[in-house]
Amino acid sequence: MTITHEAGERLMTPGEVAAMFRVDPKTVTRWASAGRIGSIRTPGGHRRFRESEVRTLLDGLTSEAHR
Amino acid sequence: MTITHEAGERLMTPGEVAAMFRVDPKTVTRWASAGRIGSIRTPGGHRRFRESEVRTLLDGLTSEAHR
DNA sequence: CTGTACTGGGGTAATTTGGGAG
DNA sequence: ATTGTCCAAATTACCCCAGTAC
Repeated sequence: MTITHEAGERLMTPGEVAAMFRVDPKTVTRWASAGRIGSIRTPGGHRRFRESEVRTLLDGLTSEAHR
Repeated sequence: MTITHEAGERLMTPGEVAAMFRVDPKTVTRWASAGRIGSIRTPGGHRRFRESEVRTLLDGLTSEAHR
């Protein structure tokens, strides 16, 4: 069957992710730059985030453990 | 792996490519015009994109996991 | 040939990017 | 150390309508 790779993921824009976390889009950009959240870029250089990963991160916030 | 011409290459419409990158179909058209992505024109002038190239693009532009 | 959906081109807002400073 | 804001430039999104795809 088909290898569900990146291609099958729903992607989100920086603004959408920012709205979910209630932070500034710039902050999301920094998370991406720091490698805290995976991101893929359009040929034009804009970032897109995987919806599944965003949700995972949001889940992780609930039972946070402050390493 | 080079710029080979595969006979059984599956082609994608601008709308399909746009959905994968989470962008507007017009944006994909701009990428083609700018030469950022290879495109093939139908006799009617509509663009078609190679699926292999699109996936390679998605894969290659997947930058994350830094630390 | 008819009909629906999608695409191409142009033009104009909105979003995103990157750096710098608070 | 993390975040929010300011700036200029680039990329992208949405509007129109005629033509193509099937």
